[in-house]
Amino acid sequence: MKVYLEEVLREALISLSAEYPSLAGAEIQIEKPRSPEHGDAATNLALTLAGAMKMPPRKIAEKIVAALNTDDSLISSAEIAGPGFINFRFAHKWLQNQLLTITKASGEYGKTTDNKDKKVLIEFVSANPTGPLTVGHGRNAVLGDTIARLLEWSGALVDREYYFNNAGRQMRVLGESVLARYSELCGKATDFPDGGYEGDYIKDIASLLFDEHQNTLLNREDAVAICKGAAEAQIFEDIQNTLKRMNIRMDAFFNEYSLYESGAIESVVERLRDKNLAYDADGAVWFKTTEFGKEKDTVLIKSSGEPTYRLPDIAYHIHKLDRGYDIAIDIFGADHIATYPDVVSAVNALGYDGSKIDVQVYQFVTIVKDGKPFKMSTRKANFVTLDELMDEVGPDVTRFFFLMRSPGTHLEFDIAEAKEAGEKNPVFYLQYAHARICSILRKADETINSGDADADPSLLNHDSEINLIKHLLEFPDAVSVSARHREPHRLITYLNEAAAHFHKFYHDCRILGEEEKLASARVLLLHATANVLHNGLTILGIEAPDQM
RNA sequence: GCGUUCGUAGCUCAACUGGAUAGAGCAUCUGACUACGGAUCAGAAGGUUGGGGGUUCGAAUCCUCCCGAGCGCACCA
Repeated sequence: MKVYLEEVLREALISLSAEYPSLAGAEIQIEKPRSPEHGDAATNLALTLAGAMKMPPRKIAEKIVAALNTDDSLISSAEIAGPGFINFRFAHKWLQNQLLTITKASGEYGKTTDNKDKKVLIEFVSANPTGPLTVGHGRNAVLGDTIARLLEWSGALVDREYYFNNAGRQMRVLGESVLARYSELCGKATDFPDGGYEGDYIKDIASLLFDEHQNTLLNREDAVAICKGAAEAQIFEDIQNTLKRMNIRMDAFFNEYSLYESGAIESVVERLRDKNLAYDADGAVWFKTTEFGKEKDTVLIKSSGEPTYRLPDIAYHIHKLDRGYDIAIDIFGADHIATYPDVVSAVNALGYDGSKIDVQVYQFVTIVKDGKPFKMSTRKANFVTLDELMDEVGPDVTRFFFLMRSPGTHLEFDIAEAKEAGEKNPVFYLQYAHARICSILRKADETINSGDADADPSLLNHDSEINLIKHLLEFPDAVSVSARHREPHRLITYLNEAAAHFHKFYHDCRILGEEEKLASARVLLLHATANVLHNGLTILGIEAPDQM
C-alpha cells in the first residue's frame, strides 16, 4: 500500500511538473499518523516543498490532491489537514481482502526480504566461565537472541556465537579458588586466595573433584590446572543449560585462545606495524589510537609480553569478517562502549570494511532487591542467577522483562515485582489474548461448518473489526522496523496494541451464536489475529499458549 | 576533570529517529454483557518532556550552556 501511494503521488508530481519543474524529483515520505483521526497514511510532501516553491503548504497540497488519481477500491479518501498534510484512508474492501493473505501466509506472515540472504554473525553473552549467568547477563542474552530472531525474519542467515577466554588471570584465580575448597574437603586448612571466587558453586565443583579423586590431587603440581579445567567444564555446562532453558541456542563457542594458535594475533601486530600504526615504547607495543582522534595511544602488548584484551578483540573481529559475514553484530553493555572504536579503527586500517561491524550497546540493568539497588559481583557471590529468577517466574516472564524496554535506557529490574507473577505482568496480557482466541476457535469448530475459504470478509465493517484488521496488516512493518533498529521492544509495543484491539473487538462483537456467515467471517478474523500473536511471540522466544 | 549514554504522568516506560492535541501499563477513582475465558472492556484524573538559550513552517527528538544519574577513562578483562 505504501508503495502504491508513492507511485500515485509520483505520478501526480510528474503531471504537475510541467507547471512547477522543481516538483518532479521531490522525495516522497509516507508515514502512519499518530492519531487515527488523521487517516491511515499521510504524507508531509506539501510541507517539505513549501520552502522551495515559495507557496503556502496547504495550497501546494490542494494542487497535489487535484492531480491525484487513486483507485477507489484501494483508497477511499485523500484529505488535506492541519498545516498541509495529505491524509489517506484505506478502502474497507481492500482491508477486508487482505485478511486472507494473513491466514494463508500462516507461520510465514511477517517475514520480509529486508536482509535477504545476508550473512549475519551475532555475538552475545560472551561471559567468561567464572560463574553462573546472573540477571546482569540476562539483558545481553535475551537481546542478542531476539535480535537474531528478528533478523532471521527479515531474511538473514544468522549465526549466534559466544566468545570466551579461558586463559586469563581470572580463570587462574577460579582454579585456585576451587583448589582451596577442595583442600578444605581433604581436611587441610588452606588460605583462601585473595580476590577468590566465594560462591557456593565453587564448593560444589570441589566436591565433585573430591568424589572423583579423593585427596590424590593435593600433592600434584598441576592441581590448579585440573581444578580450573573441571570448573570451566562444569560452569559451561551450567551456562548452556541456563541458555537452553531461556530458549537460546548458540551455533558456536569461540575460544579466544584459538586466535593465538592460528597466529592471527601476531599477524595483526605485524600488519599494524607495516601501516606504521604500531610501535615499541617502554617495553610495550602500542597502537597509535591518536591517529583516530583519541587522546592517548593504547597498549596492545604489555611489557610482560602478554597482550591486552584489545588485541585479540581486533583479531577476532577481523576473523569474523574473513569468514564472509555481511554484518557482524556485537551486543555490548555500556561498559564496553568506549573500547570498540579502537577495534573498528584497526579493522578499517587493515583494509577491511569496519562499517560491517554493528555494535549494539544496551544500558545496564539496576537490580532492585528488597527495595534497594543491589550491586552484583560474581567474585563476591552477590548475585541472583537467571536460573533462580526462572524458578520463580519462568522463562517467558524473564525474557519479556528484558525485552520490553528500549535497550538504550537504564532498566530497573525489581526482583520482587518480577516475582509478582500475577495480572500485573504484561506478558500475560498477550498470552491471554492468544489463549482466549484458541478457546473460542475450539468451540467454533463444533458449531460452524464453513472454513476460512468460504468466509466473506466484506461482512466485517464494525469499527472494532476494521481497526483490528488495520493493525494486523501492520505486523510485517513492525517486525521490519524492529529488526532494522535492533530493538525488540518495538515489536512488544506493537503486540500489546494488537492484543488491545482484539480485546476491544471481542467485547463489541459476538462471534458464536451470530448468523453463520457473519460468524465465519469473524472466525476468519480470529485466525488472522491468533496468527499474528503467535508469530510475534515466536519471534520474542515466548510461548503462545492455547490455554492458560 | 575528559569521554559516553541517559533524564518524559506519583511509579515503570513508549513515541517508527524533525511532524498534527506527547501515549501505554501499574497505582487511584467511577462504571460494564445472567451468552464466546472478568488475566477483559469503557471512562475520569494525572505533564512547562530536568532547566535556560538557539536552529525552522514544526523540537521530547538537532546545536549550546547549566543541573542530576549510570558507565568508561590501567602495561585489569
